This record gives sequence, structure tokens and C-alpha cells, in this order.
Amino acid sequence: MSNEHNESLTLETNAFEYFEAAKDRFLPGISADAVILGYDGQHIKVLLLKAQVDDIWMLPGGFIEKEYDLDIAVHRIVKARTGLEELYFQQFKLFGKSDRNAHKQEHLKKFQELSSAAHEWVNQRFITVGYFALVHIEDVEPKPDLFTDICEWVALDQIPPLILDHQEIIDAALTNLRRQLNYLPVGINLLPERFTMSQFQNLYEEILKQKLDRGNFQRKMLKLDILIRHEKLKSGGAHKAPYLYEFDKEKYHEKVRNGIGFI
Amino acid sequence: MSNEHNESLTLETNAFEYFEAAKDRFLPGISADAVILGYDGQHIKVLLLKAQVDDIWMLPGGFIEKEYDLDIAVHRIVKARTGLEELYFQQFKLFGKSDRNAHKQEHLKKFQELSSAAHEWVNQRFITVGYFALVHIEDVEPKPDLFTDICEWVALDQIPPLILDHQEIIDAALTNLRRQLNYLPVGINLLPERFTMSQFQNLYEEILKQKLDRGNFQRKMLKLDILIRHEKLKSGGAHKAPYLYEFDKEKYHEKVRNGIGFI
DNA sequence: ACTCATTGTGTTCATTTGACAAAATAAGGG
DNA sequence: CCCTTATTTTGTCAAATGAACACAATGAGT
Repeated sequence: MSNEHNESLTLETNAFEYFEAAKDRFLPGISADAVILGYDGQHIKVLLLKAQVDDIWMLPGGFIEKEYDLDIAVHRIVKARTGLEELYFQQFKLFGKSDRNAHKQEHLKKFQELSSAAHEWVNQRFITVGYFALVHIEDVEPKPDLFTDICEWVALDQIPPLILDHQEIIDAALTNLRRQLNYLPVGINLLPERFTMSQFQNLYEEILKQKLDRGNFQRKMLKLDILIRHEKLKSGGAHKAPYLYEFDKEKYHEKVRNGIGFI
Repeated sequence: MSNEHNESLTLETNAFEYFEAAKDRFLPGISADAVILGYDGQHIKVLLLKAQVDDIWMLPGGFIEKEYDLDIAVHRIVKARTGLEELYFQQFKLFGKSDRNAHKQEHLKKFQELSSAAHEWVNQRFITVGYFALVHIEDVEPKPDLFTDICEWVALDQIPPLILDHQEIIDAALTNLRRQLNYLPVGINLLPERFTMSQFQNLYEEILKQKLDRGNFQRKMLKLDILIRHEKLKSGGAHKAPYLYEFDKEKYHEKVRNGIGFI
């Protein structure tokens, strides 16, 4: 086992090598950041990383390999943090303000001893493309990357100060998600295999930040004819046990294709 | 007046200089393309350019100045082609396929004698960010750019073969436009100051590619309370003259802010 | 004055929405 | 074991919306 000092050394060595090789491996001046969203039955959460060299938090991100499509690079980034091979993700915006890495140099002062090639790489102007991903939170094993020591789920109302414009990126992702909510397969990608109607409704209430009528929500979803009703929930709650539901995936995706209409 | 040979020489000299200076002026590896849309009372049209050196058509586009925001570069591009200072435009997607400039080298073979710096610029991998703009077609004076000799409005169903993935970019713009139609100020940006209800309806039918019920459309729009009714249309048509309408801009934008609900 | 294509307004019926109430159900406490 | 309680499920009903169609008004041309 390595002690902290060794780990730190290893990190910096790797970071040096990483930035050194970046110019040859990656497209210049562009990065990708992923807003990875999960739902634990109570709240929407986003996967965040904490930098080793500072107390600052950030979104998972990375660069684009010269020989691959944009989507492939993003898939690699999300897979590396979550362990998930199959996932739903979608591009939503390119962030191109000219001053968006103004604060980065502050954060990267710890890397002053970078070679000039590496220094040049980290100090160029970056534009970044924002993606959001919807994942089953219980299937994820969060893994930090080269520059971070913590990777964990954070509820949307408990997000700490983030690097650069990452808070803005999260906000834009959520706005985008809300606008697409009518034709986006958000349920099938965020809920576990089997779920109660309350969980389903709460998911929409979390995203929309507004209460919905219980009876009306239930009737509407059942009428869509996309749910399979199973037997009763096991014990646990001290009240009437609800049914467990499961998506009829064929019918569900058929509805999504026709673009209508959950809310 | 210069003859064609001279113009061609001038073009190539400028193109040389342009590409030569590009590395210093612009961000590497990224371009912007604009789907500029207008409505002539009959059809949605898109502003296209025809290359001088080939019979290939393309979207207006350009590169991003190193010191400016993305949006500023796009505004400059659209303003240069249309002459418009104020306009509505919106980013909709970043196109990042690794093979998206595969055909470009074919098209640019005419520029073989470029200096190595210029050659390196045009042959790098480009990702491009797609924007769409909504403009008043009657206010536009189409102007070709350095590399093109024709700049004109083309109806959507008469688009010739386009360079690279530009057709895909147009399709994506229209899909995006349709999805936002409920909360997008499309009418105020595409229709002339005064318009008839038929024109207004036809605009939506063009975008949606589907017929709408005349009576219902009219009643719905009037009920939104965003229109000012003027006196009768002058002569011309051989039938009942329709009213002319104008947007009550304050009320219109108020509705747009609240996000509801044209269709 | 009459025709006619088009515009503006009405009517009708089915469907959806919103708000609320009632019935059903399981767990826990006496 | 019966009753309470919290929660789920289904029901009701008035109001709003949507879709399809009908009819009246208008103004240019014959």
C-alpha cells in the first residue's frame, strides 16, 4: 500500500505525462463536461469530483481524442467515472465564453512545474461541450480520476462551489432536461427496474420543482399504457402497500418515438 | 471593372492571406455554421452560398476569434451575410463526427498551392457548432463571402447538394426549431411588421409540415391577446380582404417568457 | 345585382385537466 | 381480533381545451 505522499507523487507524475501527451492525443482547445444525473428514490443527484490539490469541486470531464467522434469521447468519460457501459446521454450546449477559464490558472498554480508543452496545453483557451447523462444510481461505482480524490453523488440543493462555470453548466443541463421532459425517456433511465407510483411521481416533482396532483398523475400514467403492474410491495411501510410497476419497454419507447406526452 | 480572371486572382490571394493568418486569429479546430431562416409569405427559406471554385453549395460559416465569445463570432458571421445588426439566433448543436471533413479535401484541391501554414489550417480536423437565426427576409441583402460568388435564399424543398454535413446541420436546425415552437418567438422574428392571419398560419404549417384548422388557429391566436388588429388589407386579392395584424410586442414577449403556448 | 373565393365567427361534441372526495388496503396498537 | 391510521387507488364532476364542421360577412370581378 502506498502512503499519501506516494499517491500524490504518482498523481503529479501522471498529470505531467497526461498533459505532456495531450497535444498529440487530443483536439486542441475543446473539452467535454458531463452532468451525470441519478435518482435515489428521494432526490436527483449529480456526480461530482473533488480536486486533490484544492478544495474545489468539479464535473467529470475530459478531452476529445483526435481520431474519435465527440460522442465516443463523452461515452469514455462517463464510463470511466461510473463503470457503466450502456447509458443514455445527450449533448445540450457548447460553452464558449472567452473568459471561461479565467479562474483555472488560479486553481492550477499547484502545477507550476509543468513542462512548457504541458503548460501550454493547460493554459490555452478552452471551450467545452456540455452533456447530460441519465443513469441508474444503484449500478454506479463512482471512481475519481487522475486529478481528484473524491467522486460522489451530491443532491442538487447541496452542490458546493464549483470550478469555472460548472454550476452554470449544471443549471443549463437541468433547464434543458425540463424542456424535453415530455418526450425524454427519463423514467426508464433513472428509476430502478421496479418502482412505485409515488417514486415515479416524485421523480417528476423533483425535476420540475413543483408538486403534482397524486390522483391525476396516476391515472394519466396508467392511461398511457406503458406500465406493467406487479404484485404488492413487501412490508416495511406502516401503511397500505403500493403496487410495484415496471415499464413495458416496447410500448414505452414507442410512445417516446411519437413524442407524446408525459406531463 | 475587373474581369473574371482578375477577380479569381483577387479571391485566391485573399484566401491565401486569410488562411495564412487564421492560425493567429482564430481558435484551432472549431468553426461555426449558421442556418439563417427567412419566410417570404409562402415558404421557409435558408440562406446558402455557392463556392467559386466548384458547383458546391454551403451554409454561411466561419471561425471563432481567439479573444471573443462564441456568440460574438456567430453574430459577426450572420451580420456579414445579411447586413443585419439586430437578429435572433440560437445555438442548437455541436457537430463532432471525426470524419466530417472527409470530403473537404476533395473540394479544396483547388487550393493546392497554399503555403504550408495555410494548408495545415484547412486540413486540420474541424468540429463545428450549429446556430440557427430567424430573420426578416425583406430586410436582408445577401452578400457572398471571400470564397463564394452567390448568396441567395433557397426554399427548403429545393436545397441543392451541400458540402460536408451541411444538409444534416439544416435538418437538425429544423428539428430543433419544431421542438421549441411552443415557446419560441418565431412569428415576431420571421413575419413582416404587418401580416394576415393566413400568413401567420401558413408560417406554422410550413415549419410543422402539417395543415392546421383555419378557424381554430385564428381563434387560438386571438385569444392569446398578443395581436393588434388594423384596418383592412388594400386591394389585390379578388376576394374578401383580410385584416392586417401586428404583434403587441410587450404582451408577446410576456407570453414567450412564461413559455406558453402557441401550438 | 349576382357570383365566388376567402375571411371571420359560431356551434357542437368529445376529450382532457384540475380539484377534490371516497373507497380500498395493509400495518400497528389496544 | 378489531379499530385506527396513513397511504394508495379509484371515482366524480365542473371547467377548459381541442377537433371538426357550419354559417355568415366581405369585397372584387362579372
